Amino acid sequence: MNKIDFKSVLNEEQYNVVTSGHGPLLVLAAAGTGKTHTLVHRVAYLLEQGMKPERILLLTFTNKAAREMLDRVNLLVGQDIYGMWGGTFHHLANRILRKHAQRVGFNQNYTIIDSADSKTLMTQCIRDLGFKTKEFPKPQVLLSVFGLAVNMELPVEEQISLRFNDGEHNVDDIIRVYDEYENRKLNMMSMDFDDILKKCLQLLRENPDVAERYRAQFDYVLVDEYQDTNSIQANIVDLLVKGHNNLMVVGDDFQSIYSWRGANFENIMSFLDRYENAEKFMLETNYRSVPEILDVANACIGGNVHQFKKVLRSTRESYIKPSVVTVRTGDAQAKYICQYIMNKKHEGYKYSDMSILYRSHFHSMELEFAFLRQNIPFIVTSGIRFFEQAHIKDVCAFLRLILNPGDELSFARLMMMFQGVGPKSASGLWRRLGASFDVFSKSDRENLLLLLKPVAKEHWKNIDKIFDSISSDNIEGVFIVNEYVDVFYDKYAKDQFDNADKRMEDITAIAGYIKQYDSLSSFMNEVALLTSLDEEQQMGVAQDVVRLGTIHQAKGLEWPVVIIPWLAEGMFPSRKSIDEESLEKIEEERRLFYVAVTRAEDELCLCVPQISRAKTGGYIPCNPSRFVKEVPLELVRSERPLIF
DNA sequence: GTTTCGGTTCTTTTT
DNA sequence: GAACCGAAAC
Repeated sequence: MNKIDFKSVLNEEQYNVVTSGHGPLLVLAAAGTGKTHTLVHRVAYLLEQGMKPERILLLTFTNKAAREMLDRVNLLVGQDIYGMWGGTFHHLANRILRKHAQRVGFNQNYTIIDSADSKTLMTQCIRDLGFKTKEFPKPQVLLSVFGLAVNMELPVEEQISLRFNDGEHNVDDIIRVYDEYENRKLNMMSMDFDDILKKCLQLLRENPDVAERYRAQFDYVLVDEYQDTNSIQANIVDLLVKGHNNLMVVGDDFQSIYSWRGANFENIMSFLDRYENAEKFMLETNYRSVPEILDVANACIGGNVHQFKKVLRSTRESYIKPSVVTVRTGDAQAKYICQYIMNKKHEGYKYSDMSILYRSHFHSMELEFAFLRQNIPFIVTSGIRFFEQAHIKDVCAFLRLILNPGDELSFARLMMMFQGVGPKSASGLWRRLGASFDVFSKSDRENLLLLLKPVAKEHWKNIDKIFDSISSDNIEGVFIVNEYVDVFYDKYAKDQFDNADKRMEDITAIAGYIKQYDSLSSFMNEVALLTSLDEEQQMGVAQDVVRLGTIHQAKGLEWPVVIIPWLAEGMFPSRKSIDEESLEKIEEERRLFYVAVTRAEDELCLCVPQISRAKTGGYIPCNPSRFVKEVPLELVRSERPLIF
């Protein structure tokens, strides 16, 4: 194990955090102040003090953050830290639930349904209860209302009444849909993302022996991005550290941008009240951005009332002020950004030094076209995640059904790939098979063959043969995927997609991924919680491309040059947040703007279009974003390029 | 009665 | 680009 000279690699603020004693710690780490650096060294310090890796729990918000931190700890201590628990809340909850699912009315092999599945299921619930989709709230809307209630631990029925008691909707009908949705998940032995957290908390609350077991397992718990935890997550943490209270939470209330998902800002604001002898530390020395950028950040966040006062201090030399560029349209903006990027490239920046951060995915549209025309290499981190793409889901549905005979969604997905089978036939088949299809049951397989129409039957016959050569006690994932592709999916993909080759490569990658797990079920148990395959694997290591993505996705990242487009009222802040007229919504948008600004190291470019495309095709004028107007004029360079 | 296809509309943010 | 709707095709 390497001996680390903590004094020399940490500043005083950081050193105090890293070497502090046991008990609850609140670390308020402003943007760019070396939060990850500090966390990683704290873990290293604990290990150096003799703590066992498997007795440390590190909770993060994204898989990426977890991986990064574990890698860095590993590198730092030069010792095997295998056994350390590091991952997202959902991962922790899933890992605990897999062991004790019976205690909350599930069995070990429950399936996790992702947001796309949830939506499909919700649509089915609405239809099957006989409601016309047009007059009913959209599945997405219902899911977000239900999910919000669950994550905030509020009674769902009450929230439904509050939200939909507007004369336009029938509250009782919506409650019926909610009950139906819950029932179906239970029947299918499935949990959605919210259930994972909810059931885990329920498990720990109702089973003191289980809670005690995990309490005894961890000597120390660290939580990253604490400002984004919701009520359930905070409660899980509270239960896990009860007794020793060896807990370090790190966060920045300025960067709380997930309240729409139930994140409770108050968790961090009231931490000192909930944990009586907690110590508070502040990290305010910023190593990332030039002072001119921090001036804008400090000025913008000043507009928010509810906050721990923090001021970012730069360690860097003065450079240039951020620019505010007014352009006419979205297309003009795209052209300007192209030129801007090419200029920076000439100045010596790499493409990968630059990033475009926007409020919503659709803000990237004109930019993508312009970049293609100008041959600027770019990558869009789109809204659809790797595991939510159609071809991936097709293959996973097949694997899921093998492991969980009650998985109606997967069964339906599989059947509907056959010519002539739509939603009605799929659910009819399911019903006639007795709401279960076990691929290891000879009678189930024979029944299905009898029920299928000729065309579908021919397809299924080929797939059915796969099950002749496998047994339920030794399921070879890779073999099954390959067979499935050979006898059916390869051809299907070619008929279905114009980029079938690329998609089939993804499927090969999945097969490779499955190999890394010790069984197919251990892979499938986690697959819904994975955002992507290894990012490096996916797009090659460190390609020199401009990155486009949402601000939410950019959290924790940094680039020398950052461009923020669509700074117009209705775009950023979003139309929804304006229409709701709630101070909290707007404050969250402002924090989002703050997050975007603080991603920039050297240069920041704010783009303000004057007109946007209307729904009908014409143009409508739009006002400059209030966030730009709030920045004092003397802190920025205002440009109005004539040709745009 | 179902499925499929083509045209139209509208995009918040994620585990 | 995906979700929804209406109409054609099976």
